[in-house]
Amino acid sequence: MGRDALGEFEHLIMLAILRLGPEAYGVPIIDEVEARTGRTVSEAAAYLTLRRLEEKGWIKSRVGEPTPERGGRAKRYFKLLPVGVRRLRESRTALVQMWDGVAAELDR
Amino acid sequence: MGRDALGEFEHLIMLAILRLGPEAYGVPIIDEVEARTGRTVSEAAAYLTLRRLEEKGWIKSRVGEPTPERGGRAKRYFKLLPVGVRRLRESRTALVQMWDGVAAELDR
DNA sequence: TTATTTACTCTACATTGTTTAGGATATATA
DNA sequence: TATATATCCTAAACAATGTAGAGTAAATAA
Repeated sequence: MGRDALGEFEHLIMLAILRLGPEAYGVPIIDEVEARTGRTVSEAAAYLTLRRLEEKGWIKSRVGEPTPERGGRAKRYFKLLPVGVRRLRESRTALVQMWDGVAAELDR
Repeated sequence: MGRDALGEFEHLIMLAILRLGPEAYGVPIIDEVEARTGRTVSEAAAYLTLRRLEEKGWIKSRVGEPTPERGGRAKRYFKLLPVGVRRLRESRTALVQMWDGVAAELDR
């Protein structure tokens, strides 16, 4: 694949990070994608994708403090980097251009 | 990958078929994706994806008559099957749901 | 019969997506 | 302080999708 391909799942994960803002860590990211798309998201798939996105330099993570709850390993928070935002926008633009004019037909 | 995953490139190819209607064969499909998305599409990538989509039962092809032009091997025409249209719509819905409310933010 | 044009195929490999299982780090409670 | 339990993350193997380079097939032109 090209050096800057963005798969559908990567796309969804990045959008979840964008939506969640400062509360973007593993579990809510998974919940957000599941809630909005209706598809099941396995933990491993999500965390693996998050690591790959970081290796590509599109997102960045930091480890937070453990919270005083019943259980609780420290959370890893994610945020989009400018390059990631740009890539996401490009991908969206491509799809919007292709959908232009046929979206209505698709819904019949 | 899941039994019914739809990659980004597959998504674009299916939309090109939808857009082109009865004139949907290899070369115009490639041209359409290139013209609307700005990305370069290699012939091999397109034809391979078309064959895979047909194996999955989302599109169907038939070989046409050779046209009286300078060169001219017969064209292979493609069209979406109902299952393919459904899958395309599902994929679009998932993305629209995730974009809802953040598309504007993405454009700043 | 050879060259040229249009259309499509083969093979190999890189990247992305999924699954199954398990590990790490914290608090609760006896 | 040992054991249970909750939350969050990792490892490894494999399947599906995406890309590139070279090549084949079938037609017309000269």
